[in-house]
Amino acid sequence: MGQKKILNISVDCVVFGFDTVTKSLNVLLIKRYLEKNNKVLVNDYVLTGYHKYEEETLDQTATRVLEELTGLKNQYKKQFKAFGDPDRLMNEKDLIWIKNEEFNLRTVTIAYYFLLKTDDIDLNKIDAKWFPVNKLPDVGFDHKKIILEAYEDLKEKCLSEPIIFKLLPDKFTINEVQDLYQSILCIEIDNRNFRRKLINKKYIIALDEKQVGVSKKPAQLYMFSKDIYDKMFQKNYLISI
Amino acid sequence: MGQKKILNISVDCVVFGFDTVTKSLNVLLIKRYLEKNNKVLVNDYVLTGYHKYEEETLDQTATRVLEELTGLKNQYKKQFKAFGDPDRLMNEKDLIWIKNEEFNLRTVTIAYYFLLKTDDIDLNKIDAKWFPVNKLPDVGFDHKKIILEAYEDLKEKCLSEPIIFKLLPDKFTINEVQDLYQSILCIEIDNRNFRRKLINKKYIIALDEKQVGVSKKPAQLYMFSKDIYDKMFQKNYLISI
DNA sequence: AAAAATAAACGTAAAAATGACGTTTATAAT
DNA sequence: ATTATAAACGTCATTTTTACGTTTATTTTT
Repeated sequence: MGQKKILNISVDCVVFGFDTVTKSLNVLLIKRYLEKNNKVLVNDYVLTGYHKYEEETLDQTATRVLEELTGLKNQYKKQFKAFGDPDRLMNEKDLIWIKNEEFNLRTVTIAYYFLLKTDDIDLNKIDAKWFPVNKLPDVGFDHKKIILEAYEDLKEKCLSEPIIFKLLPDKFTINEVQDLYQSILCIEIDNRNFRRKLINKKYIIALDEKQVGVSKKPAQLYMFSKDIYDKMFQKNYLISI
Repeated sequence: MGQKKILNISVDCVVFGFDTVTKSLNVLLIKRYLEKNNKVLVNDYVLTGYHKYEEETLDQTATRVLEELTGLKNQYKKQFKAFGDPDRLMNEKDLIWIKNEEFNLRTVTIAYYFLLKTDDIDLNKIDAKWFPVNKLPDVGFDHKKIILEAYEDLKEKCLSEPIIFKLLPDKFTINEVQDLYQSILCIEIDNRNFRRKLINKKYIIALDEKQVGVSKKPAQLYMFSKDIYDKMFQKNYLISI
């Protein structure tokens, strides 16, 4: 491409997806492997990320990084924090890895998280794997910290904004929404109360469709209307300290 | 100091203070002035900020920047966003300014906001001035954007966390808290309902003191107990989408 | 074709929180 | 002693939340 990299600034991306079968909030991680003289030096997982180019905005870098990994564009993303501790890449393992790479003076990284529909990614085509956010494997660099901070931000944000629907298929059941909230927040929610609350929202729209291929009573499908939500100008300013 | 600056990373600080007299949420800005041949080239205000040193964490840079301006340490701060558009310093005025300075390749800035008590700052000692966040002067660089994004983040955050007390004196009246919420959120709140709600919180503690030197019925003074608040483990997970 | 199993969906009543008001009280200034 | 004024208290209707028990629709099994 011939674009000039800014060597000590990178963007790292925490990609979240929800598995409706296992009811697990997952993170997409990339295998990192290095051996020399039959000795395994590095064998773990890391986030996807790359240097910022000089002509790019940070958002563009994040978009590019996601697209290079998954092929996906126009996904929901949020820049949530910058990480710049001088020792953030100073673990023994990471130093070995960095030595082996060309340029890796990524002193400061701007971290984003993405919310997308698991089904949109074909794992066979890419060198990455989903892991439950509550059961992460060995993670390199300071990326475990980054993942956990992304997760905290997501927990906060899903309480006040309807970003949860970015993680669900366009047509979903009430119970799927409940499962997702329960997974993210690690809480139990009463189904009858949750159901009533959600169905009463004008932007939760019942479709003329039910689940198919399910081995019990098929559930009603719903969709989220961003248009209606936006029109309602949902800033309720409830002070809940 | 002889510390190595990271040239294209800086930290900028939005310093918020609340004026209980004018009931205004204010931002601390620094005068920027440059003239050549009797012609005023730059005459506006900017945030306080500086390059990151290589051995510092981002938090340390922010703390240092605030201390250098105000002498204050241990103030509440939040890193809220990084700004890295390639053209963020490309206004004509800013280019003139940058040309006149030594190193100013601050491509990416990590922005923090601070919440502090206005009275802790002696304006006579420093070259800065308070401005109402809703009535900003001419602001240089992309700092107006940064201020407004800090303000949005503050609006959000004060709804779910008791950070508002960082802006008030240790001993405050109920009405001062109300005034502050009203200023930040630009809303009117019913005093009787607000008062009831706040007084019922166990971490809002009535003191054996009243206002002094006030020309009407002096109000009861209260304090916020962070200890009690933390013990209550106030995560109520109210889904309010 | 009937019965069983199961997840979806509905309902109700008490408790808590909120919203919208009117009234009283304590203090400083007159 | 009186007045002016901001602080502080109180009440009732409405809305929201919490905590449960019951019914219904569909698939699978018999």
